[in-house]
Amino acid sequence: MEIRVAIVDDHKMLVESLSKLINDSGTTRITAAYYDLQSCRLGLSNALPDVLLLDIGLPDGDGVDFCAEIIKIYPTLKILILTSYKEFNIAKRALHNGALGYILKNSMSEEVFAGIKSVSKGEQFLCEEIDILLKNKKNEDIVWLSNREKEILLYIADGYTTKEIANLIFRDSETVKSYRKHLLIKLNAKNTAELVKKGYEMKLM
Amino acid sequence: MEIRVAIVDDHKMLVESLSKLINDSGTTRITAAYYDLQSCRLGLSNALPDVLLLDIGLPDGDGVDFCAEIIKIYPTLKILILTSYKEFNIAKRALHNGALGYILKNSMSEEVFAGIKSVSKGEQFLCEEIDILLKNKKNEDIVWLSNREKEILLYIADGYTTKEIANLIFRDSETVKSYRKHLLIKLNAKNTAELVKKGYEMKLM
DNA sequence: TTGTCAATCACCCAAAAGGGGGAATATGGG
DNA sequence: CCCATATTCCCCCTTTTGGGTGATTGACAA
Repeated sequence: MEIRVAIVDDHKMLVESLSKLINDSGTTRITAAYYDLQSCRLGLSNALPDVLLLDIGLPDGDGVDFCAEIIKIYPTLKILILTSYKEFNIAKRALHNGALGYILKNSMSEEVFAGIKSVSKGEQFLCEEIDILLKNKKNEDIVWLSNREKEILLYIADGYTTKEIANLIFRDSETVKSYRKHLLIKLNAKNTAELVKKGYEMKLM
Repeated sequence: MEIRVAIVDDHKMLVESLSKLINDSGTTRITAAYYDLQSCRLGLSNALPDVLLLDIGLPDGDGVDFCAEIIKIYPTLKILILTSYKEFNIAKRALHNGALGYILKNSMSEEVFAGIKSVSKGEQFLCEEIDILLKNKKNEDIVWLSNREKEILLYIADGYTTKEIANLIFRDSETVKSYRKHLLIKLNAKNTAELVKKGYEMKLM
């Protein structure tokens, strides 16, 4: 039986050309294409595919968070991440949030076919690079930030000082100071500069 | 006469599918596909296409710098940037460095066909979003960093302090301090945190 | 109930960054 | 040769950050 696949990616160019490639295969069919998360939410409520090909850096949200959101509503949906993010913390969080597969965009298209087939049967599928990455860092913990921590990290990256952030969130400077310390420890950063870098890399803001 | 196009992009998936799409068009033909800059350098010296479809974030270098490098060797080559970077400073630098067109990956594939046709005739081609961006910020200056400035910015983002950087580059702390001040002014950042953020956004490191 | 953890606030002191000046040398293009 | 710019170094002083070591509340889960 034909596998029904929906794709969410803001790179219309890739969606177009990859859809064509997949549809020509016979065993698999692209039943829907979305360029953002909101239209995907609406689309899924109308027709649920077997597999969701999901990008991470979408214009209106984060694919990693979207995994957790959507798997709660559709627990049988198989999510296959298709992205160019190759950071441990991103891949690990995506899988933890309910994704069943993870493929990098620098893979060949055969990988996508193999991935779709695997996850549709309920089997995990990782492209080689990610598989190696996860094995090498299997003892590394996932970094999770609370909403408050994310909020403060964003303000820091925007150049606000401790005092300014305290005013913005109506809290004491000591509170913000405390958050900064925790952020440095959590992201294993030596100082604010590295904190911002790692925040970017881990896509935590 | 058929337009010969080479493509450089580390997203093999896109290269594969887009090549197929372009080759099916008839008027245009993909004569070569590269996944990194080094193989592109070698390939171009063997056979020069009319148009080079060039990504910016390549594994072994920066497409923006590559423009300047390659246009010196092949002044007649028409470079058409195909990327997802939508920052003013990146697009502006690419065009300044010799690119003749700039298309975002969230454009439809028709845009690529139109772009290839335009630049092959020597006409500039910008996708709508970039065209609007450049018009809105036409009075904004391009930010250029010297090699030393880039080097120091990288060290800053890696969490090194002024003193540590001074030791690493065998210079006085005062020298590094001076560079930090200049970097803050050039990137219009309030402090180090914002400096790192803007460095990332502008892809200056 | 107990324990964990997010979130809040506190004090002390050292280190680093930021902001204002200024200046010398070299280098490369017009 | 001149000018702009990159690169280097100097002094002053204020603000911000970083490191240590706490405490209290409330929520949620085992």
